[in-house]
Amino acid sequence: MKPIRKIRLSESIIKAIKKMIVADNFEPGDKFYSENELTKKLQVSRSSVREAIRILEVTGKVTVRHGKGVYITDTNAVKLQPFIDWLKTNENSITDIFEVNLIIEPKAAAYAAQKADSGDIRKIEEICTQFESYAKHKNTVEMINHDRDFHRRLAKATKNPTLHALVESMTSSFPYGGISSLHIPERIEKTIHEHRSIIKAVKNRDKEGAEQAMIHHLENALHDIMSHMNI
Amino acid sequence: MKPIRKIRLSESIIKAIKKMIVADNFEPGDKFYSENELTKKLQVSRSSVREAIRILEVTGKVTVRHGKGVYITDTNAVKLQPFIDWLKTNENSITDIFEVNLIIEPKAAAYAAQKADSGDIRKIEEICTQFESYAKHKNTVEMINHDRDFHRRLAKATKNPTLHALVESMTSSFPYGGISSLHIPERIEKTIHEHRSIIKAVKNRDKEGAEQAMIHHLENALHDIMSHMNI
DNA sequence: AGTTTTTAACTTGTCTGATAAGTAGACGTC
DNA sequence: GACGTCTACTTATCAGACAAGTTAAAAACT
Repeated sequence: MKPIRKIRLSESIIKAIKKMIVADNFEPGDKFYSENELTKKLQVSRSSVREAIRILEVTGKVTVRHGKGVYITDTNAVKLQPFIDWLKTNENSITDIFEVNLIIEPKAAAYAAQKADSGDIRKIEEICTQFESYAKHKNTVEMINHDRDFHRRLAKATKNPTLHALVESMTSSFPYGGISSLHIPERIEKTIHEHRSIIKAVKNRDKEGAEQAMIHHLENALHDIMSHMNI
Repeated sequence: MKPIRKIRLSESIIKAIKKMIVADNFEPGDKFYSENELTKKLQVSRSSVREAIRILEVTGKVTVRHGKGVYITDTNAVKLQPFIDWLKTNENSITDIFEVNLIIEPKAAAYAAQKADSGDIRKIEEICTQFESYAKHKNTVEMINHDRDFHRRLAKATKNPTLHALVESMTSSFPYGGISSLHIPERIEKTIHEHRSIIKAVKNRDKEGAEQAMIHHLENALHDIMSHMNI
């Protein structure tokens, strides 16, 4: 017997709120309905409304300001606050993940420098170019996608399917797409430069150079994230 | 003027809960304190506790089951599940797997040399002793089990759950027993010696020594498997 | 005795209504 | 105009209740 998925009230409220945002035409930055208004509109208790709003806040959909109200998060501009919030609740695991990445990816880069064929290199350079284009247009979502693709494609170039699968899995490990050092403005230019250094070393078949460039890249990213957290 | 960051109670509770998980030694899968227990322990209202738990649930730290309780989630298992699935459903070449192991395990040994506590070392030495006992009685099945445990327990001693989960999945997902070098008679004595070298380096907090000993161990195993196959 | 049913004691989920605390605008005073 | 006070709104937190899911011991039955 397939158990029916009994959903929590707050989950239904989340859906209802998301629909409201679209239906009632709320734009990023707008002040949303207050908790009391939502209580009346949806005929549920304030506790449940608060629970839903709290989740929407953590997932970056809304921002709550004490005494002022609930605001629709400015999606285009800085989604930085939810990123920082996420980091704060996952402070230890992010260092763990980086530690593991710092084990795997530099070696993957070194292998890629030995095994990559012209097709791999062309594809990775293409990803870099696209990344830079999205950086110009401040398209954070696509930048994150292409950053991930860069690391994945590099791993694929090692010609070791197990290693490739591992990097695929690690790069998709974050709970949701909004988590990336690329929300930190000053990281974007650095990322472009560091990616270019890595691909350059791979092109030159410089094993040690690729490994070092990747170590540099990851350590810089972690450092910038950490120093950015101490706001 | 730097505005003081006034934190929400739920944020403090989140921190307190995460400390509790570590301090009170909760493992993934364990049942955590109930909401009422947390209310008493932290002297805050149940609403605030619930808010904190809801956030921890969204960020993947715990899972909540209606009527049952709050459970610590194995976030790393979730992260690596795609990798594990891939390992299970694909035929991987021995050399590919060894290549990946050769990336991960030496570094794991190095971290273990830095982070292992006396309990870890005692447990690993125990595993070595049992391995040697089974070697005497030519019990290959148990030898393979204890060899695997050796590598897993060493990874756990790194105190990095992601790294531990990774080694767990590597040692369990591919047909470990079938391709184990321990089917080769002359490998048994070598394995005993190499394991002892690794644990000795860990005990001496010799980071580089542990790393080199592990590289030596894995390369020897692969070499013996390969030469044994070419008969 | 062995099995089934009931009960009781836990758990999380939701509701209600209160108070504290932050914010912003209205209003009067100087 | 500048400055405080008041007030009405907001979110933050609290306390206590009942509903609903779970589990295991107690009770009832065979």
